Amino acid sequence: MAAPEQILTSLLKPAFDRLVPGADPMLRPSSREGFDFQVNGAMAAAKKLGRSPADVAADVVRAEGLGSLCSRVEVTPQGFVNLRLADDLIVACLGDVAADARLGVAPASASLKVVVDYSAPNVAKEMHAGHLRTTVIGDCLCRMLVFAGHHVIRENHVGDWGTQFGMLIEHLVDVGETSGAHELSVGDLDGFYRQARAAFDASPEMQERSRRRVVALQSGDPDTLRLWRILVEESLRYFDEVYDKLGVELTRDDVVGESFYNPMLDEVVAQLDSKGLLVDSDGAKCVFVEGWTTREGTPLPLIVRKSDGGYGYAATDLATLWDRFGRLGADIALYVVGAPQAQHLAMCFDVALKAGWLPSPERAVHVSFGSVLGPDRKMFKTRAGKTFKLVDLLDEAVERARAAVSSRSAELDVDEREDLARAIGIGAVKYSDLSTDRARDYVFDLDRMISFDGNTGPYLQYARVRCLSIFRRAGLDPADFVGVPVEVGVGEPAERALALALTGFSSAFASAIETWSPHKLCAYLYDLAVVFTSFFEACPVLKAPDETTMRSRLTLCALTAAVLGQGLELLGIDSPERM
RNA sequence: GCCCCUGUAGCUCAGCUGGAUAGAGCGGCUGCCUUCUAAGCAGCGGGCCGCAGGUUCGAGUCCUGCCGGGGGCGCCA
Repeated sequence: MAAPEQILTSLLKPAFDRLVPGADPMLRPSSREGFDFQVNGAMAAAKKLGRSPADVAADVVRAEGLGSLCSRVEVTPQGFVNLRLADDLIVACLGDVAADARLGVAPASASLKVVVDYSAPNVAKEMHAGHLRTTVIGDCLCRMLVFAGHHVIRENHVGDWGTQFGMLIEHLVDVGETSGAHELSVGDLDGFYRQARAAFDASPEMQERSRRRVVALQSGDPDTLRLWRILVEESLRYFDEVYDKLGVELTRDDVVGESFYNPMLDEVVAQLDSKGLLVDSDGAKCVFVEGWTTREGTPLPLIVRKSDGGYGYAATDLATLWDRFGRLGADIALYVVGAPQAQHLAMCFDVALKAGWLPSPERAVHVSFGSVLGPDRKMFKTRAGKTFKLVDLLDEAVERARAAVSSRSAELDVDEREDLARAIGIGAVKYSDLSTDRARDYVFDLDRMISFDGNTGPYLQYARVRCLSIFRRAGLDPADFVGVPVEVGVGEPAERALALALTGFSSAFASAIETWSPHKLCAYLYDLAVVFTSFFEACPVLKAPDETTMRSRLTLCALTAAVLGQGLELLGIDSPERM
């Protein structure tokens, strides 16, 4: 059996079709007292038929079987239809959720190959708050896609190639390989980069060496490649530490850096040329795509090969499309990249479409996100104008969580408190990022996210912990209450509300993945947690009036814990057992 | 100048692709721990949905024009 709203829609659809073929019943959740859903389609249908909305609504309501699914059906004079689900229906739907290891989420009808490009830090450059968004959102999307049954290929498009490596390698030579490598391995990437930049800017001799070094790198000089690998290796080792701290699933195997595409660029450009897309303009090889203009109103080129013969990032990004849809055979490619790159990516997608690499426009998706702002709503920078190191922000979050844990959970032993502080601190940071619409700019405010009140990660973690503590108290295992068919009592309003909320997991998941919007999953989980805590206050479980009620409520708790646990897992947030 | 994103309570945000009296959290005020974790719950107050037109039975949501914020616009990635 499906979720209640699907059952209702499939029942109402034929009734609407009989009146106006193809009409949408427009079933929506209702916020009206005593009702669960409302049907809004009668007004539009009435307009088409030239009849009164209330009349049409009354017609629709006669649909076969509606009476047995709903305990209350109300038609208003304006033509709204209000529905209250029959308790039996909720119980039956919840029974299906309980009996399903996937908690009602059906696997996707077709398993797709999805390439997800996210995180993409730069070698020898610090990760900052902006990397947090792409990394956390990308990780969450991957988890959701895997859960939906798709084949996910994670690609960490690390910036490991380009002209700046001449400068970086020469700086490595200057400071000595050992100490330079050490500096990078302990995570002082910014320090290394700034020194290199300063030395480069100050010395024409260094600039000349760097230029020669770039040529050596590109021509595959063995010693230069060896030095380059040191930079890359030490940086990747550092990124692994950050990913580990952050609890994201990226590994070394997922690194597909810019250097990986370097050998393909000649071929990519040759193909564009053979398709007649390439135009020479001021010595640069360009593709002009309709609809894009410059400041002056002249056609805007996508420069794939610069006038000095070097490749720009457009070439590399085109190569990713060529590779992902060609060699990898991707069905969909996601680019989890900041909003400022929207135009650049749109142009690359257009070119890939024209070149025939991208089969259709909707297969390449820019999962864009807003900038990270400080609490003052300005770009998130220190007073001195420097970006914050991501690790420092994470450490600060864990530190604050640690302080809260030691004052509130003093009874736990030291190791568990440390794990808890990490779960809460990191979870708080990730949740605050995931829970707002990714399109908007995002205010990074540690005070708010660590306050643990309202729509926060710790609130969800705490709600689940409260479920589990009931089982611990009773010496029971919540696992014994899920995956088995049950019949739950929904006589109390709080029981009924919780049961209904639990049946909504699958549709929340579906809408989140459909729009690549983790915040929709967050909103559902928060609502579920709120409904649960109300239930928790109103309905004693272990001291329930009778054995049947107790078992029923234990099932509701077990399912809540399971859904919250699964939801947090999808978000990439740890679920502690105790707090 | 053109293009993209954005504007909802004092603050941070939802608003399910056009539905009824726009919802949460924080902060403020009032209650609730001898009963499964009070990192909680119940309640009160708080709004010209940036502004002005338009589309229609109906607009926070769609269209146009302004205003304010952010970003992008030929060889940086």
